[in-house]
Amino acid sequence: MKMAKKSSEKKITLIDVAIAAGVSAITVSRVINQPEKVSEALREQVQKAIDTLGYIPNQYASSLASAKSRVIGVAIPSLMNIVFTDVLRGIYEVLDAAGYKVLMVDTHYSPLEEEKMIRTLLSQSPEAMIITGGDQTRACQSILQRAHIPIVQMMELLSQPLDMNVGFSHWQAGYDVAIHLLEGGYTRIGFIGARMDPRAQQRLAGFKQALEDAGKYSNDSVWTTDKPSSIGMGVELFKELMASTKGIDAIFCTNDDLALGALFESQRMKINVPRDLALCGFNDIEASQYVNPSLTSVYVGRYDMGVKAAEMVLDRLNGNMINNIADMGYEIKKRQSTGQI
Amino acid sequence: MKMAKKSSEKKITLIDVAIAAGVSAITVSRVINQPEKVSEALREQVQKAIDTLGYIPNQYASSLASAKSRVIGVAIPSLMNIVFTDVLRGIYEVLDAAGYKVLMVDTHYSPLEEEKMIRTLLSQSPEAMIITGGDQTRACQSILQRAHIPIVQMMELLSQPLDMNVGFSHWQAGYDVAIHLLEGGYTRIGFIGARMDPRAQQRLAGFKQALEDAGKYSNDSVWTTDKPSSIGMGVELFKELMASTKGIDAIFCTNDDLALGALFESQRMKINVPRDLALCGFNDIEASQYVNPSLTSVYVGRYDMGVKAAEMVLDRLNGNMINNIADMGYEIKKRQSTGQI
DNA sequence: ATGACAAATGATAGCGCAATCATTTGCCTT
DNA sequence: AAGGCAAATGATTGCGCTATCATTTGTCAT
Repeated sequence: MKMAKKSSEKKITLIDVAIAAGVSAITVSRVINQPEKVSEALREQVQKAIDTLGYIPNQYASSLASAKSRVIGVAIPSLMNIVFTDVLRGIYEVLDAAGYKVLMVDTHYSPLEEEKMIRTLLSQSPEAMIITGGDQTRACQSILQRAHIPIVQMMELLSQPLDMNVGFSHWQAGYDVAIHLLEGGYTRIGFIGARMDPRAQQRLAGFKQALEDAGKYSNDSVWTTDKPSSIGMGVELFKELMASTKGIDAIFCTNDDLALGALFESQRMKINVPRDLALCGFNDIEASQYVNPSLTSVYVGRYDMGVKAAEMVLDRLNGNMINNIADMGYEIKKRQSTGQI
Repeated sequence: MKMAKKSSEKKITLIDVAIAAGVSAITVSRVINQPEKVSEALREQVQKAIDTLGYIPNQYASSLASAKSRVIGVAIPSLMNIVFTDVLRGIYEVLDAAGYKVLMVDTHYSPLEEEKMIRTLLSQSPEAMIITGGDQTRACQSILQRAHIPIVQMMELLSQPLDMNVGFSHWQAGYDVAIHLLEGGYTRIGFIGARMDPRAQQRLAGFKQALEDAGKYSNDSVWTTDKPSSIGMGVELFKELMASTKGIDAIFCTNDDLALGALFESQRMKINVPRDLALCGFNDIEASQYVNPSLTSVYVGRYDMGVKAAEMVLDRLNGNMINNIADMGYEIKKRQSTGQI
């Protein structure tokens, strides 16, 4: 690392500033971190040196010396899914405002990849972690607990959270959707799902239970794939389901992308929604409210969930007493696609 | 920081591992960073100690000592806009695969906030930076250049990039859209735009130029707002434009959200698209292709742009010679909403 | 078996900063 | 004016790791 660099290339350190300002290094440090502890005259003098030299503190040295990183690690399954980017936004806004940096990783829906990524995150000495769901590997849960930092598991309610938990019951939401459709008089109710992550599977399980309770469940009306969800995939799954199973009069789609695909394709196939077919999505993305016919969906406070997760983290870091569990709930937005209004 | 912690709480360091494995600290370091330099026997012995102790390296100490951070800073204007999350995904995938961490900040479309955030990023000693557009403050450009790291400005083509640049000409895209509409025989062509960032303004400028060249520009057919773009905002702007200006027979929307809002609202108003009104969006999100009628839009390789930006960074870091400028182009996807097919 | 060289391992120092404790300065009281 | 105390400033040390150079061990040709 010993290179004779041009002076313009040499990194400016605290010491350089201290010399330029004619003070000790620690005083410069104080101007940056605890300005109230430095007299105004000196503070200005030092600040001027900082500005003229273009000094930027080295966060690594600072974190190493202070054992504080101001970093929060966030692990989400995918950046492709608006659900998680909305949650991420909520997390980011709160933590950014509180002066924390967010280090985000994408686990690609894989617990093994998640473990690897969480190791990477932990090597950044985060002061807390926000992760998705509860299907971490044993090893991953173990290293998380040994980190002795606040941990929030979000997106779903867990029976045994590692620490804190914010989410809602996907099972119950699936159950309630089935009830809504049954109450609408629909009897041959299908299901299409893509990227069946643990939460989508719980929605399916709740949905199935409700139909079984009503004696209306049929195995051949459930079409799922592990491939990513998209509008195009909704078109595909919809066509497959309709071609293979006759008499379907309602479909619960694991999310709004699929539902929009199904809706657009049914329009092309001249199937009238909701007269001939009811459609219900999940997540309530903005388009669902505006599309014609408007699409029944399950509203989930994604942004709010991110905010809540971040707030729980901050409360814990600030030593406030809080509930470790937050049920964010959900709401079925009943719209035209299931015969409302 | 001197606390008598339970042994389970004490942080495991390299030294602990070295003692447990009966080797020197530097050997443990090598097992982690340059395993090929350690004999297989020792390597296994050390690895076992690492695993049983659950050792996680302290990245701050490592970065401080080695002056390497493996961090790339990314600054985007908003996490709410799918355009940027798609780009971010492209960046993330490439850099993650190459073993880099991505530190992302959201500048909220504000150069002042951007400057603050970029300072934060730089304090993490990133090995390179990927930022959006070219409207940084002077101070921000100055500290970026003094950082002496590779910098990519993305999303648009700049006349004077700080370093590397990947994007496309928004002006030309706007111009081409206007030409497409003119060629379709539309004569009273309106424009609605939300969140008029520098790129949207360039699209408007190009659009305006084409209409002026054709003698068809009219000031009162342009409706914009600084508020964020959304489908709902598309509905609003569309209603305002249609109510205030009679005879509009085509509308260019700065993005697909607005265009979808306009489309959905025109359906509700029984305005036939494209017979009575042509609509053209921008960005070509997935819904545009599937909605009925399908929506003409301008395809932009968002993910690819992120990939390209990341690749340029990696090439530079690896010392490869590359072009500093990459024009990603765009493509007008002509669909039903402008009378195609 | 010996020397020459490469491979493997270790000892030392320092990265840039903040915690800690020591010292100085300023200000007020009497 | 002297003493006392708080505020302001400084000197020292170490955070956990890796660069660098030194030393040891292993390998091969002769």
